[in-house]
Amino acid sequence: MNPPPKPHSAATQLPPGSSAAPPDTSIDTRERILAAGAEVIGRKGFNGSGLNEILTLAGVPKGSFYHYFASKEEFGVALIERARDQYLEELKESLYDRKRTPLQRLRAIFTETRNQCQAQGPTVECLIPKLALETATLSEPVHAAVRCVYQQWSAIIAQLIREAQSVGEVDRAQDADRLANVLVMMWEGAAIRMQIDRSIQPLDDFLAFVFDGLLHPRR
Amino acid sequence: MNPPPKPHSAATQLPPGSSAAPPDTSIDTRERILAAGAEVIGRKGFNGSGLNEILTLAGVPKGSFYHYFASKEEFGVALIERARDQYLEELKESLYDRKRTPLQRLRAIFTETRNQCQAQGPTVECLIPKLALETATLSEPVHAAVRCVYQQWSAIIAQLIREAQSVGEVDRAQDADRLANVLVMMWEGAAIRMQIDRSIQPLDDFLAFVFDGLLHPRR
DNA sequence: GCCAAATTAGACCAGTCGTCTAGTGCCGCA
DNA sequence: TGCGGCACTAGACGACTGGTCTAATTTGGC
Repeated sequence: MNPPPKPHSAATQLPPGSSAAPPDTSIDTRERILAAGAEVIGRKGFNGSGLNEILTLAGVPKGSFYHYFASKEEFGVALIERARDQYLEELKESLYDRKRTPLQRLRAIFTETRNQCQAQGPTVECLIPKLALETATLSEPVHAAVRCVYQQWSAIIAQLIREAQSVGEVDRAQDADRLANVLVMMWEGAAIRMQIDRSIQPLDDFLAFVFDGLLHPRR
Repeated sequence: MNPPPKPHSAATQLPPGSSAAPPDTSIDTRERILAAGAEVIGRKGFNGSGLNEILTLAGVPKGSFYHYFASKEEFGVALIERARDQYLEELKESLYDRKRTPLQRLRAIFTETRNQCQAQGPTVECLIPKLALETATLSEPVHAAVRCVYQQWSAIIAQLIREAQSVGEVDRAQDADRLANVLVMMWEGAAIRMQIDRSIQPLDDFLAFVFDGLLHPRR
């Protein structure tokens, strides 16, 4: 299975992660808007956040916004792509760590995310699930971006599961794609419950259930 | 615009003995606003929906809104409670059906919900998860109502699991409360995925995974 | 016919997204 | 050194909608 089509992203302007920290304004401004947007929209939702608040937080005048983004909707798409890229970047190390077995890697990426949620306190952002639900019937472009992210995410998990199966860590009778979908579903549900209960307990429940029971190497 | 058809309303729960006033128009107006609100907000989200649209759909003048609800926020709380009551009402029959074993009952309530989602088409409402995420950091009263619903829901599932354990349908080594939380999490995740993929496949994946694997009576 | 309660109409202003024009600073080119 | 064009900043402005609230109207019991 091929990775989903990569949409036009900031990569057209500069190679990712090349610059250390130049006080360059142009790229920096766009990024500042995105960072502020992720913060505010992660807290108050897409429709609940006005551009004014986002731009005030970013310290960027309104005129600049529409230089970098055609509309608030397109801004939402950019937000999702940014969140996906950041997340994958964070997990890259664990994902391709050849010193660990596939199942260990699978466990690592969930555990790392859990630890990050804990570090960030009880009001984590969870930007993507939030935008997913809010724009599912509201904005087709944002919805498409969200769907793309989830397919990619499921594919990554499925691949790990297949590797784990090939080394005998996971029962080969399980359908890897369906199992991956179930894991993603469960994880998203846990993330929601974390928001509702304002506790990382659901994430711990997920980890314990999956890695100490469901996929436990010794059966 | 023609007036919206009257929602197929079974007798809504009525505060017992509050007044002898016949519940003709007054309750009906309130209910009409709630029904329209569930429809619109389920589609476009809480912040994405204006009172104007809701009230136009309900055929109720704007001024009346604040006679029945103190604020939009309180309206949100009422919406959640209504959704919960409706849902529990629908499931009541299966929940307490003594002709079925506990595990069969557990399966029935999820299957029924799945069938209803299928009947309602690909854009089901999913009001509660939507409001849950949108208001988690926005409105404390709504958030509290949401949390209450989830706790109740988890407790119901846990009780069913305990009954299933007591008749040997489910492994007694499993902690019923944690298993219940995991099921709820998974179900919510499946509901989200249903919205994203616009398909009930995730619900079917859930059902197959849980009832043909995880909890399958024959091990 | 009258009064109080139930209900409605519509004004209200803060805030929405998006537009627009004027202004700034920086670049290559002469 | 000066010039012209371009990328970007700056923020006022407009058309509109948001939720809220007060004042007016209807309603119904006496």
